[in-house]
Formats: sequence, C-alpha cells, structure tokens
Amino acid sequence: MQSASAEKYTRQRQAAIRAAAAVFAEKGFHGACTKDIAERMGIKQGSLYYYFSSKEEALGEVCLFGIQDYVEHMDNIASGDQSFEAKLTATVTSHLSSYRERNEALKVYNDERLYLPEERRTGLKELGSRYRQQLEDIFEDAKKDGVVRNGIDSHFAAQAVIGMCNAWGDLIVRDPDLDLFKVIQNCTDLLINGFSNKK
Amino acid sequence: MQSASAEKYTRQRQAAIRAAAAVFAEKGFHGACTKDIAERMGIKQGSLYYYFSSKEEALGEVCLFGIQDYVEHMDNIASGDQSFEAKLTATVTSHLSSYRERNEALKVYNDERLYLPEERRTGLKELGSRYRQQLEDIFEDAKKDGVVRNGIDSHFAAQAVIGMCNAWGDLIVRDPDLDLFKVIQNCTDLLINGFSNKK
Amino acid sequence: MQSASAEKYTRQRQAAIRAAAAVFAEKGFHGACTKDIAERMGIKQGSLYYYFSSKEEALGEVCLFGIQDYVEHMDNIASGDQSFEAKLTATVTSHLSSYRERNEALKVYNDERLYLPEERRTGLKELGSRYRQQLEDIFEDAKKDGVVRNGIDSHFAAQAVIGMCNAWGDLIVRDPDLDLFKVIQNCTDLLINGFSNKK
Amino acid sequence: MQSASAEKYTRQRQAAIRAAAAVFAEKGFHGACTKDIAERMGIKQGSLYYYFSSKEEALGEVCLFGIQDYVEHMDNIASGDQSFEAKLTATVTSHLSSYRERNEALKVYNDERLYLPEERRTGLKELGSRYRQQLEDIFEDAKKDGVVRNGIDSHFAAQAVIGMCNAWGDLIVRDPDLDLFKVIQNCTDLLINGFSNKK
DNA sequence: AATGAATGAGAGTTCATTCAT
DNA sequence: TATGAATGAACTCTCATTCAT
Repeated sequence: MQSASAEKYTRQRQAAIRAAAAVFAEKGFHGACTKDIAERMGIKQGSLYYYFSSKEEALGEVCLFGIQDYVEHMDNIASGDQSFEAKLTATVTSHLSSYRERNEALKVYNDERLYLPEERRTGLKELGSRYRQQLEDIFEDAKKDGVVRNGIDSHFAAQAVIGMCNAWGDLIVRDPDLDLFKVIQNCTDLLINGFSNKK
Repeated sequence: MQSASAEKYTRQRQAAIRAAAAVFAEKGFHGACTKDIAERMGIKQGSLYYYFSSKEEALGEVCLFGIQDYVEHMDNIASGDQSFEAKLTATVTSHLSSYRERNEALKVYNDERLYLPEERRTGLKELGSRYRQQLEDIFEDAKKDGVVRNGIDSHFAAQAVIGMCNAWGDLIVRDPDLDLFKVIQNCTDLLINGFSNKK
Repeated sequence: MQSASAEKYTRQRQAAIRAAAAVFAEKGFHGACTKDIAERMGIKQGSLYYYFSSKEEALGEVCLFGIQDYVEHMDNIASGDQSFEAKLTATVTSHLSSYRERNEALKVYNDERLYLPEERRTGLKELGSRYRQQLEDIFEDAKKDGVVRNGIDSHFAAQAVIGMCNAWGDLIVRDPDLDLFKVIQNCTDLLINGFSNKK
Repeated sequence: MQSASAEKYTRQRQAAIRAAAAVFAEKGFHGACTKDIAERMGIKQGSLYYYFSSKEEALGEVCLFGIQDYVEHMDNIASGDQSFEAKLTATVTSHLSSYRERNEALKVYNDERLYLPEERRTGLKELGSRYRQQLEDIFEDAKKDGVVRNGIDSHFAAQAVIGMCNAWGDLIVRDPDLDLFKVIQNCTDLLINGFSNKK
C-alpha cells in the first residue's frame, strides 16, 4: 500500500506516458517536442523531468506500455487448448483491439522503437519475439494436426499475421470511423482461408 | 538532348534524391539531418541547397521517386488481360521487388509522407489512390468471374494486399539477407488461397 | 500588482527591447545579429527567444517603444490651447528630446520599420499618421488665426517639420556632443520664421 | 578612345552600379543580396564579380555615383554670382531633382554609406563636406550682405537645408506620384522665409 | 511537485565568394 | 565575358536539459 503522495506520483506518471504516446504517435519521436507532451498533461515543460529522466526514457516507457499487456494476452491465448481457428481469431482480435484502446502506444512501439538505445531495445525485442514465437508454435501445432497446409512456413505465417494486423492497426488509429469488428472479421477470414487445409 | 551541364545537374539531383532516401529511411524525416545527406553524396551541407530548396522539398522528391514507377507497373498489370492469379502474383512481385531496387524511397513514402505540406501530399495521394483503385478493380472483375469468393470486400482486399506487401517490404529493407523470391511466393500463396473460390 | 516573477519578466523584456534598439540603430535590422543583442543584455543568444519569438518581433517592439510616448506627447500638445508658436516649439522640443532619451528606438522606427511584416507595420503607421495629422491641424488653426501665411500647405508644413526633426535627430544620435538646446532653438527659429505671417 | 570591348565593359559596369543602387535602396545594404542585383541586370550571380570585387565595393561605387555630379552641381552654383535667393533655390532644385533622376543612388549614399570601410568612407565624406562647406559659405556671404538675419548660424543653416532636402528626397523616392515642382517650391519658400532678413 | 529562466548544442538555411570551364 | 557548381561561414531559431526557488 502506497502513501497518498506516491499514489499521485504513479498516476501522474501514467498520464505522462499516455501523453507522450499520443504525441509520439502523431509526430514521431524526433518530430515531437517535450513541450507538447507537457502541455498535453497540463504541466510545464521542465516539470516533465520529474517523471522522466530524458525524452528517450519516455519513449522507452511508451513502447513498453505499448506491448506489454498485448503480449500477456498472447500468453493466455497460446496456453489455451482451443482450435487453431479460434486461436487465430483471438490473436487478431486482441491485436487490433489493442490499437483501439491503447492505440497510440502500440503504434509508437512499431514505428519508433528503433530510436531507442541498443540496451533498451533488446529488452523490448524479447517481448516481441516471445509474441512471434508463440504465434509460430500455434502454426506448428496446426500443421501437425493437419489443419494447416503442410507447405506453410510457420515463421513466414507468423510474420504475415503480425504484418497484416499492424498495417490495419495503422489505418484504425488514423481513421476512427473504421468498423473494428468488420476489419477483424475480414482479416481472420483471409488468414484462415489462406493457411488452412481445404479438401 | 540536353546540354552537358544540364545533364550533370540532373544526374547530381538524382544522386541527391537517392542519398536523401537512404538517410530518411534510416532515421526518419525529423531524425535525419541535411548534413548526413550531403556527406553521403560527397558534397558539403550548404551545397545540397543547390539541388533542393529545403529539406521538405527533398522529402517530396524522395516520395515521388518512391512510388512513381511502381504505380506505372500497376497500370500495365491492370490493363493486361491475364488471369486473376497472374495479376495478383504480378502485383506482389512488382511491389516487393520495388523495395529491393529503389528500396528506401518506397519505405520513406509509406512512413514519412505525412510530414509533407498539405499541397504536396495531395498530389502524391492521387498516385497512391490510383494504385489501390486498380487493385480493387482486379478483385471486382475476379468476383464477377467467380474466381474470388463472393463475400470478399474488394476495398478490404486491396488494402490487405498493400498492407501485407508493405509490412514485408519493411522487413526486406531492414534485412538484406531475406530471400525475396521466397517471400513473394509465400505472400502470393497466402493471398490467393485466402481470397479464391475453392470447391 | 503582478507577482515577483512576472515583474522580473517584464523588466528583462524591457532590457531586451532597449538592447535591440541599440543594436538595430547601430547596424540596421539586417546588419544586426541576435547574438549582439543577447550579449548586450548579458545573456546567451538562445535565451533571447524567451523574450521574443523572432528577430522580427523584436523589431516590432522596438519600433512601438520608439514612437509611443512621443505620440502621447503630441496628444497633449495638440489638445492644449497655447499659441501656434508655443505649440510648434513644444513639438520640436519633444521630438528632439525623444532622440536623446530613448534615442535609438525612434531612429529604428524611422529607418527600419519598413522591414516589418505588413500587418505590424499598419498598426504603427496609424500612430505615425495621428502624429502628423495633429501637426497639420495645428497649422490649419494657425492659418485661420492669420498667424501663418495663407499660401502654406498644411500637409507640406507638417511633413517638413517632421523631416527636419528626424534629420537633426539622426545627427543627435550619432554625435552625443551636439548641444541639444541650441539645435532646438535654431530649428524652431527657422520654422517659425519660415511659416509665420510677417508684416 | 577605347576598344569596343572596353566600351562594353564600361557600359555593363554602369548597369551594375544602377542595379545595385536600386536593390540597396529597396532592401538596404545588408538586406540585399548579390543574386538580386545580378538578376536585375540579367546576368548570373557569379558574373557580378567580373564588375565588382565584392559587395562592399559595389556599395562604394553606388555611393560615389550617388553624390558625385550632385556635388559638381554645387560647385557651379557656389562659384556663380547670383543672389542668395537664387543660389538657395538652385541648390534645393538640384538636390531634389537628383532624387528623381539617379534617385536610388543618392538615397543609398545617405542611408548606407556608414557600412563602408573606414577608408572608403573618408573619401566620400570629403565630397559631402565640400558640399556642406560651399553651402555654409553661401550663408556667410548672405549674412555679410544683410540678406540673412545675423543670428543665423551658417553651419546649422547648411545642415538644415541638407536635412530637409534628404527628408523630402526619401518621400520622393518612395512615392513617384509626388509633384516634384511643388515640393521644390514649398521647400525654398520655407527656407528663404526662415532665414532671410525681413523688415 | 512544479516552475521560470536560462543554456548550449545543433538544426536548416542563406549568401558572398571562388573558380574551372 | 559569363556561368554552373561548390563552399564555408554566419545567422536565426529550436529544443532537451538543468537548476534555483
């Protein structure tokens, strides 16, 4: 249990991360300036440094925030014992919904993480790799079960799913009127038909 | 036939565009600096302005360079009378090969064009729209011929093809060891299976 | 009553305006550089931008500072009910004394205001026009009273007074040893004899 | 007698001086750029250096051009044996007509000569001083003849004449619709009445 | 916990000037 | 005689960052 003031700090820091996410998503890391971030929070530029030690650290936090619970989702999906189709649908749904909810942060993770210092990027990459690996495993299992065509390269397949989701995620973030449900349906439909074993 | 000096100017300007493409692709528009571009060409920073009136203009030229002949390719593909499968294969091949050849510029068009001033962006958007529209038409025709499932939304399908190609294009640019031929094969395979009408 | 910090800001901004006035007066707007202005204030170049958003804005503030209370003076003179001679003497005195006191700024207003953006120049021009108009009115009244020869064109007369004062003002600013009192005397003497109705 | 080519050189150099005068008058020495001057002549920027060794030299030439024959005029006026009034009228007429004819150059001499290097400025100053001195002499003579009031300070009087002419010269250059003849009339009228000995 | 003020490094851009052709 | 191309220095302006208060 934290003291009231520690609690406030945590709350404000979250607000700072969200503000940074929004600004980085709109202008990119280098195009954004700390003043914009501060103003979006309602504080002054200098005060930002109470929550971040540098702009770069802010980027790191945004990226982490951007993938973490989206990776947790995948942990759940992967460890379940649903059918291949159900797992793929769940993956796409989770991925695209993330864009709607914590939208900007995930976009920032995709587009700007390469500006992070080596060290920090490594930590994040592990999360990303775990995600992709679990997706590959799902494909591998499905191949063994004969649900997916034997010719499919699981590594390619996983990248393709992620790529497709990110491409649509971009459109979703940019256009708030897009029908999320329909996009999910179309994507899963395409992917399942594309990979599965038809007789 | 131009004079020798006009020719030299044109050649150097092309070199400038290529250099800018490479630098923008690596660091993003805002993260890049004109000094880097100039140095990559072997000239001094100030001399760049003999070829561009501003960094922004350089971005515009790179973007144009990035899509123009790739759009021309699509014109050819769309106007031909090949089968749906052949056209889709040709599209993917052309799109992904573009990334290998004029690699960085197309990536820059995708990721950085939004930093262009309104006016310039509009001109480029028309090119992009034409591309997508022609792709949509291919899907429409295929639906009429019964080669593609009736449930497919042509607009979604076109976006999906583009999104997938761009996602892989990114990977291709970043990793020069990727087997372009295999990627093309896997992508077309996925897409054709995903959209076509199986009995 | 402002807070202590707002007060400090105001004070520093005034100092910045004075410094800019001095530098612009010496080197002209385009010949001056912001580094000189900052150094004269004892701050660093970049810090100037805490007080001005651009060099141009600095010029605008200097020009405003240069005429404003000098115009107010004329308001007082014009609305009084002194004789023509007294009013003319007061005008010349006020005008030339301004050069000694806030010296550089008035010179800057005269010589450099044309480099201001349209909009800003318009606002200042109104002040200047008011000044000239009041002077014209003084001449008109004097003509009605028969103190000034009927052939005199009031518009010409006002311009002549202003022109003569500015010409001497320039000399006064450049040569600090000039006897201000004598200059005033000579000028009023010339003007009164030049315009008045002698029998 | 010069060769045809030397003649052309001389002609082009004159054109360069006039072009520089126009540009300096409009934008000031520091605000002007050599490209503008060259373009106004119809040649390219680099070619200017065939006629001037530096921008500063161009300024020097413009200034010289601006006062030289205007000083010669004064030589003629001063050495004649006309009345004071005639000489004053001639002076004002010559001075103001200069602004209409070789207009910009004289303005440049007045406003920009202080940006010339010490050495060059000295040479020009002598010309200016000669002009003023001759004007002073005219006043001195007139005082002896009793045409001008005894209280008048000849030095002040000369400066006043010059100052007034320059002030109107500025207006004349800026506003081409101004009636030159009327301005001359009004100015001489004011000055003669202002200085002369009325009974 | 927050801010006002300042800083210094670096960016884009301009421009006088040079020089081979 | 003129030009295209390049240069390098200077300039305005931006911005992440610091720190006393």
